[in-house]
Amino acid sequence: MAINLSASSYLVLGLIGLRGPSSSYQLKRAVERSIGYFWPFPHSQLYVEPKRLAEAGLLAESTENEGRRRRTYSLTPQGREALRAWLGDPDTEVFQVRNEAELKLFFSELGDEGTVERLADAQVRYHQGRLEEFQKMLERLVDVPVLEKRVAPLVLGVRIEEACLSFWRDVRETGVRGALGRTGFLGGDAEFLAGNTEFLGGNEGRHPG
Amino acid sequence: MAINLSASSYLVLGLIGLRGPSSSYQLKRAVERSIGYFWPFPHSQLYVEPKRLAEAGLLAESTENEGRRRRTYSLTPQGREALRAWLGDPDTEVFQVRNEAELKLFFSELGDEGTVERLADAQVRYHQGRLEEFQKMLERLVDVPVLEKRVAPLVLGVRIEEACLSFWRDVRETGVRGALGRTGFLGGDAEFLAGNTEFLGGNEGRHPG
DNA sequence: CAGTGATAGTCCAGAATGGATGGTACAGTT
DNA sequence: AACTGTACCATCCATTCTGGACTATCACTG
Repeated sequence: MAINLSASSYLVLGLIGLRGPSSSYQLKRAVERSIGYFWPFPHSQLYVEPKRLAEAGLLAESTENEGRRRRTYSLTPQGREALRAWLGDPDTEVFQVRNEAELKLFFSELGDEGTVERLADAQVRYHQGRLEEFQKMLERLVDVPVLEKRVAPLVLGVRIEEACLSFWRDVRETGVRGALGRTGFLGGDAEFLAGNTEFLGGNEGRHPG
Repeated sequence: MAINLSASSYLVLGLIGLRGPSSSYQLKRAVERSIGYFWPFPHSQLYVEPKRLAEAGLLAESTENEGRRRRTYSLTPQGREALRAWLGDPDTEVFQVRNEAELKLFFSELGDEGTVERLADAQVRYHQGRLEEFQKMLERLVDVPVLEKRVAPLVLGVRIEEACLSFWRDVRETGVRGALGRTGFLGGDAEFLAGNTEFLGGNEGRHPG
């Protein structure tokens, strides 16, 4: 009965809470146009997860008995309670940034000449595009007071995109070292490594064997 | 033979490229202390993935024939080439931010009184902690020129953490509306919604059925 | 030599991922 | 009325990923 509730679970519960009774397809659409910009949930998940939640008693399922026979899910009292409990807990899972560009930059010394430059260039364009997109959405939504909370991810999104954009601009113009400088690190005394080489893929302090 | 290479694959190839021949355990350690702060790769993956890559000919495997019988992996020419090709391509997968706090904020109107306040408070503390941690690491590493590239994720990390921290501070002090204002959106003409309600969990334009 | 903690690796159930596939409903033609 | 394009709606599947539980080795200490 007591199943594990993941982020997908709460996404489904929460969206149904906001939207009222919804089909998986509607959830899929809602996700595509909101949280999916930052945290992509594949649509197949939005078909599987409500089923799980219904089995666990957190959602009620009703099927049209004509036409398309759509499945609609709505919150049960237990579902609403689970949602409430989750929202009441201010602790959160670790904040994750999955950024392939970061990986490429990290490993860039293993690539050809110009790897960093081309990467930075592409990233500037990429984040510029996202930033504009988010800003346009925000402009359209900013004046509807009732939507205040729901616009929040976009606001954070804009700020994060601004941070990325400025980072990659710095990298493009002055390399990682330049970006470092503009982050407020200009180099103090050249204290050497202090046993933290592992961060960089170097050798451990202790010898293996 | 031609297997799909995921982010995990390139992580493994890249780390072995930087470190030289490595065991899964060493990779695990390296990840924990670097990229794992932003993008957690569970250690079991770092045992499975090298095996796959070895089968595909991108890594060579050698096992100690005494004592612990550690498995060490090293890049084959094909592995190095795959890495080079990946680094040479400036395109990247979508930039993802998986942030449970954002979900909670999005759904906060379904929670009890004070949900946003408690959440913002906890988030400020959380991001403050991370920021300090990253800054300390940077301070220790900033003066080792050879590590320039490898320190890059930390630099981006600091900037993103700064963005999050300022966002959550604004939310704590003045609510989402305040954060909005400080993001440069102060409200123009109250153009109403323009059919974009779906972003917010509202109804679609077209009617179901 | 028992105890402790770092090192090293395996295994597994369950969840997530990302397509591929295959329908239905309807609007606008022609 | 047939045709066509496009949303709409849903299921399935092969891989991967995830998070732990579990086992065992080794180095050091008292």
